[in-house]
Amino acid sequence: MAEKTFLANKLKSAGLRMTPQRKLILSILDETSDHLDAEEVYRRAKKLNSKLNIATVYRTLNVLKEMDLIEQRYFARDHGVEYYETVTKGEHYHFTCLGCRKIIEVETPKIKQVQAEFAALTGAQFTHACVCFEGYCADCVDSEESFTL
Amino acid sequence: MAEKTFLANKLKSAGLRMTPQRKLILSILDETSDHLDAEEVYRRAKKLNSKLNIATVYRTLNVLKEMDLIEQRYFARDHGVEYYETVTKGEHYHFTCLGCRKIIEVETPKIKQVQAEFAALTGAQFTHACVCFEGYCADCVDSEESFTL
DNA sequence: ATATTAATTGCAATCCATTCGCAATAAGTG
DNA sequence: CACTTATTGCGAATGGATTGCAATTAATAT
Repeated sequence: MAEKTFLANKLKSAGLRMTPQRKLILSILDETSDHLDAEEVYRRAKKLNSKLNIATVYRTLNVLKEMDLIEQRYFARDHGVEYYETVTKGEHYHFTCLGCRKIIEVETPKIKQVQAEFAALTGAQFTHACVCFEGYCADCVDSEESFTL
Repeated sequence: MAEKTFLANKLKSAGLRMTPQRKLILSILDETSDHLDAEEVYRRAKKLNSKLNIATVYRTLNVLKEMDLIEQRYFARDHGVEYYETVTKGEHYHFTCLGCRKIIEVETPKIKQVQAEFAALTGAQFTHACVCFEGYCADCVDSEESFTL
């Protein structure tokens, strides 16, 4: 209920309305540790609201993103699809295994350091960094032999 | 001529053929320091070969990418468009100014360090990193007042 | 040089994630 | 409860990138 009120208040102060769809979609992202794309959010949400439309999912994801409740991410080199996760996690980046498609979270302060150094050097101000790594996880390095070196 | 032979040889050893289109498209990327998307490569190439088709540009960019002659990049948070640059430059990343759309190149060893540390820690093997920064350059920070903090 | 054959091109159609227009619906105010 | 306007559902549209296919052309063998 605290959370519901939080979302409702955030929406209200932006002149937006609380709707079952918005509540549902945020709760799905809040309660998973998976990394979901819009299609998967839609799939999961539709189980609980069969009338839900994919356009609403996209619109809601954009609203939640603008309100800084979720983060949009890209995984892997092919950026054809956007993924979403809640902002409650700390700073982290993603490594996608090309073998098993597993996503491993990478924690490091170095990205922020790069930003700080570059900002100090040039006077620029950072608003966002997109970082994603690609390769083969230990398991797949062991089992697979052929990939680009 | 040395370069032409280099491309021809690379193509040949992959079972591919040297064509005027491929030579043209690589030369455009080789001779510019701009960051071009497929559309812009097409625009520039079409001036020299008016029959050229955009599909050929996309196919050629993919060929050149697979042969590690060019790198595909994304700039800024909105990854709707892919950009290309030759691999002849050293390791660097990109900062996109949301004010003036200028792209500033960022040189730092820290990204490679993150990869090395994570590889040592987990046994994973990296094949690619996608890193792009977004914000406001010094000029735009000075002149603009309103942006997300 | 010429013939051969498989890669490549140009063109149009297609894909697919995401967005948009719009009429119907529903949230929040008074 | 009524009213206003944000929001939804639906289908159509968008736009960058890809693909199928017949015509063309590069590279090889003759």
